[in-house]
Amino acid sequence: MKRPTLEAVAARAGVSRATVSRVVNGSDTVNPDIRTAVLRAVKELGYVPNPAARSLVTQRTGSIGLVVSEPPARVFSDDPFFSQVIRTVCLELETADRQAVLMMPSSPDGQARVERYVAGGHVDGVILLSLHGADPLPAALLRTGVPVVSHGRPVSTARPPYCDADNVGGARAAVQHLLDRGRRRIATISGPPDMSAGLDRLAGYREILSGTGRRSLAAIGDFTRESGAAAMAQLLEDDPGLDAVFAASDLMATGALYALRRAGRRVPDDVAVVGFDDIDAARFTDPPLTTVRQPIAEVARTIVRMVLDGADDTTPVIFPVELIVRDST
Amino acid sequence: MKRPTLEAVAARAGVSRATVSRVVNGSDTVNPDIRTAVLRAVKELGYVPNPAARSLVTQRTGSIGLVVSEPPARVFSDDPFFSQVIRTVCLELETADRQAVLMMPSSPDGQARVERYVAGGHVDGVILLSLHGADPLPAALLRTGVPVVSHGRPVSTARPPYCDADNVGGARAAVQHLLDRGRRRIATISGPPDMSAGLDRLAGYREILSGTGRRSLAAIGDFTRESGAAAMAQLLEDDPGLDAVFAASDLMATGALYALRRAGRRVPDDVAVVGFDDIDAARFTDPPLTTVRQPIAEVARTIVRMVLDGADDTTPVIFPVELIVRDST
DNA sequence: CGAGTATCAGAGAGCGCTCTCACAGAGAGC
DNA sequence: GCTCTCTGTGAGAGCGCTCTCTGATACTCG
Repeated sequence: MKRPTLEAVAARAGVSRATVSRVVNGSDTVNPDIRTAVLRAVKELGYVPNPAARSLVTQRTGSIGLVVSEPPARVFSDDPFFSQVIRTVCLELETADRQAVLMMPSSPDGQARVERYVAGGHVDGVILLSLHGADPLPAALLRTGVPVVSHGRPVSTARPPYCDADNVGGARAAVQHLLDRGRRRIATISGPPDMSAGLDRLAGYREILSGTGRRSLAAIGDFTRESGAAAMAQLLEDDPGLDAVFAASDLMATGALYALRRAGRRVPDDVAVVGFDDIDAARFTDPPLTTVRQPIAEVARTIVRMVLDGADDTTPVIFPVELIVRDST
Repeated sequence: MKRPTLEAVAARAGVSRATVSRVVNGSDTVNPDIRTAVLRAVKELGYVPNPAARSLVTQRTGSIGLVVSEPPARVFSDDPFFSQVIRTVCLELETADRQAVLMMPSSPDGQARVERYVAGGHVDGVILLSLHGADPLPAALLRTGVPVVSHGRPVSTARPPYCDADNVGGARAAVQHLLDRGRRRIATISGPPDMSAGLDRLAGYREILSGTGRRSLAAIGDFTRESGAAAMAQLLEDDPGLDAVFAASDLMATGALYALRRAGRRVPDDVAVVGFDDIDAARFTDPPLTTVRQPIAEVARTIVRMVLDGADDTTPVIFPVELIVRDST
């Protein structure tokens, strides 16, 4: 009733353990006849290698850690952007015959767990998602010597290699588009100031506006829909005459649309709205949302490749983004 | 430069390997003085147990597989419902000091991988999400002898234990609510007919309607926003006089809202809409969505408990749901 | 025809841990 | 004072696998 071992397969095929190991691991220095005999024995016994025994000697596990660092208060992880990244990373890892171990440390205690877990050699590499500035985790993980790659430019002092979309360029394109549409008073709902996606998109916004000599008007959000709605309300209070807003994420943009509706403003007639990400929902809002599309899948795939390659090439990879014009502008 | 082993810690603390092992694993039959000495050695050397070696002998891994069975065509996994389940499962597992291994087999090949992975003893248990009727995976996994629990009633012939929300009751409540509001011609957008959440919510709808002698009018969706929009368009064509619709998921309901808007129908004046799930976005639609709230977190937590308990109690656990009335009805 | 050279299978030493079992020493009971 | 528990430690045997190294066989070439 026990699971068959290499030994059992070897006995059945009439060869040694070493040969079975060779066949199972696809070595090409095995006589074809012996190989087929071994494969038959494997099939007959339903042999599956014991991963623990294997990784005990190979020092590798075939798993990659996917760490989503999000404070407990934030429900940011409901952002479809996240699901898409996680899904793509997962699929890409499966292509490479690896598994994703999902970790969502939501407390210092959880972070310590992740650190121990990685230091313990549970995973061959780590992908960091949604890094925040003060997060001590990247530094700790880099110290373990395990390959670490960040999704998005890290803001912390520890700088793992990363891959990101062109956040600054995307924000520039969004704001320029609003200017081209003749908007004069353009506000922004920025992301959290401890995340590069927040900072960079704000920087792009400021850059374009300052080029035209206009004042900037910003309210800070945290990428959630709720914060988008609150920020929009705040902006309307600060400057009732605004006629456009650039939200640093689609989720916040949908919150802004909600707040504008409640305030009785028409979109785009009174206020034009641009988002960022191009999540699925952006096509179904009222009105459909103009937004900056980032190549989520490509970034995710690149990150997987980077971490599987050992994360030794530390030059960042930045993907271009694309403005998708719909009816909200 | 190598990682310290138990042996090294033992040498440093001046005790045997066995004693260190006892301390590390929290045995209470160790002399307090020796224990502190060992703990100091552990800290000084930065010792972290090797999980492979440990699970080689204990036959357990500390990981639970989270299998999301979704055909590649469907983007269902963008449903915030999913993210929430995955997040809660993950957090709950971390509480129990376990890790979640995320698997999204999107092809027969991927399913075979999952099967091998589980059979190989990589995980101590499996949680199945989003099971479809014809899926051969549950049966295969049950055969491995590893504890398997399904999130949602399984429709396949293989019947792992499961935990679910009261889908039938929720649908009943939704439709009854529409009747109470004086609606006469109530349609439904159902979920896929190979999933229990689809079937059961449709059953609840039919049950209430047939109780009043009314005809049912259903269009089939697949829980995506796109399918909700398409189904709504279809329903309007089939019966332009309908004055209410019950969508089997909030995501489909938002699609329906979009389709109704495009068709020039006002919600709730012309057509009332009820969803299912109570995702975050439901509060921010135009108008905010009446929906059936299911206790996503409780179900997720229960499932984790079930699988950690060995999935030996096969009686299903069903949680009650709650109708949340907003402005769409 | 014998020495040299590939080619490929087997033997065996671990990888780092847990866990059973033996055993030493302290205290209890007569 | 002696045996009898009881408590707590150490010794050592694996867990199932990989991988190096040895050795056997077949082949090439002078």
